[in-house]
Amino acid sequence: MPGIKIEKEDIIPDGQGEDLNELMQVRREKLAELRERGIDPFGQKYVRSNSAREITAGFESFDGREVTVAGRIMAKRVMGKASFAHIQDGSGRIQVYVRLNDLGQEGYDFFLKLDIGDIIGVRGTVFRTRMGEVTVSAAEVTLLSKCLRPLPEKWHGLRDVELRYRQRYVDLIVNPQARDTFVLRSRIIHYMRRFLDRKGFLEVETPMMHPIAGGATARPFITHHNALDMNLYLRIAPELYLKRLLVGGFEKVYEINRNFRNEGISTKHNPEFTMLELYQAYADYGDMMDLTEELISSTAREVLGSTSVVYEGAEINLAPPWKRMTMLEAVKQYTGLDFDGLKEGGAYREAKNLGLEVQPADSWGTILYTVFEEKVEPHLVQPTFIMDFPLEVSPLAKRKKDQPELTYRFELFICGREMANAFSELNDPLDQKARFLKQVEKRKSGDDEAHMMDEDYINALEYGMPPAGGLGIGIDRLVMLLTNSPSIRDVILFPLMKPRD
RNA sequence: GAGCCAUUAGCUCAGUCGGUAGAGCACCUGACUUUUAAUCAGGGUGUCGCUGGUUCGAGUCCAGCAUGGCUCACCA
Repeated sequence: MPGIKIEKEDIIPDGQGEDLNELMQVRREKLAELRERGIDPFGQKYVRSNSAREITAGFESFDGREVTVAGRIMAKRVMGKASFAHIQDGSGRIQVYVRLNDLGQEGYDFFLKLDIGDIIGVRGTVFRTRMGEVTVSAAEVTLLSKCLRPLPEKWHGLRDVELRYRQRYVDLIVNPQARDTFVLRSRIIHYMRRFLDRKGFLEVETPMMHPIAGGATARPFITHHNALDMNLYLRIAPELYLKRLLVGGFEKVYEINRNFRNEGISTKHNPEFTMLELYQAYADYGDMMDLTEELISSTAREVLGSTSVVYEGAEINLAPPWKRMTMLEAVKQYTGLDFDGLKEGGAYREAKNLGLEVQPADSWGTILYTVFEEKVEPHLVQPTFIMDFPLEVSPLAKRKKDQPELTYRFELFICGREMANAFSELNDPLDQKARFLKQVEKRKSGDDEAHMMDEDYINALEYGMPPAGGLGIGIDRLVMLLTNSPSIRDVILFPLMKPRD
């Protein structure tokens, strides 16, 4: 770190002044002993000829050849004057064989002092043991980084979920499954980018700090800019900025980035989460359905090799085409209620009969949405598009031509969970302004999740935004589905945790 | 925000009716030159989450607090 001078007395080589358990104390003593013998316990660059996986997978071409490998000691088996160890690198594990005869007394003693968890470099010859395991017979062992803390148990790994989240680095060392999940997450996002790039979408970055929090129904985080002495909101959605880009003439844009919502934490909610949002000019929500189907099914095929996934015991078939039904049809199918013929009072009575908490003042659309959420959503296990959401809950979506109380909006449900949200974008600035005003009314009456007025966004629409389809996909939830992870915290490397103490 | 559950050695976990704190891995000492959850012999390393209370005596019973998990609420 520049600007920070390290004084000699800042270095505590033997754990003085620290409350160390016996295991850590022993390792500090070994550290001090190494330094006394002139060995740097935290070494320099080490040139590796190969990864563990390259050698184990391609043994035939490595047999008898000298290689250099590096990794963390995960197991150590000492049998007197010869020893075995397993080291783990980014590709996997490989066994190392160490003999007194090869290393000499000093070198072999040095190896015996190494601990599980230490990171070492090994130069040696590849061979196969009597038991058939591809192994590097060491000619030289170099300590690259001393491990001062004992690793969790080799057989069970780290099970305590709290520790797994708080100390993800340990989780990643000892639980291969955790590692696999995050590799898969990376490949999923990488593939989605390639998919969209190939279709001519332009990846863009829009602000994370907003003077007005817009584009979603949610409570924002508030932060402060000192020099400008102004409060800013962390973004709850990039939507309004991305649509400004459509006004500006970009025709296909997307952003994969974080949103921040100041709400409860659960297995399905982290305060910061990753969304894909994309917008396509001259398209509509029908195009977005086709795109969603193609994107998610091809992602599964690409990273899992199959469009069939098992999530929490349920087999989910992601092969297109997916079921498409309107919200009115879905409510009718699962409750027998035909909202199409109901007025506000009738809708209220029927919802009450279903045992739902609704208010007499609630509008027809709000009640329809409530009935859908409560009575239909949990049944939507296989991928299902639910189309035509009520106007009141869709302030940024275009009205349906023939049913102005509904919008050209759909959500995708898988395993009873919302996976995607899309609509034909509202591009009428006057209608948009009226909808914002309605939201502002709701805000005034105490709904702090209602949208704020964004005058500049109206200004942009007044220049003319092409008709467009827009789509949002919750990446964390998609990764949960594709990795069979029960909690969103299993797919976020460092989920938010309360500090201890 | 509410309810239920959990918290014991570095890790994974037992702990009976309230009566001196246990195991496996890891670690330490010794034996062992192709082992692989290496094996064999010996060694227990602890603020039983924290703070109080009940009791002759609390890991165990009670209350409060902290952190986490699950369910619900809010939400995506």
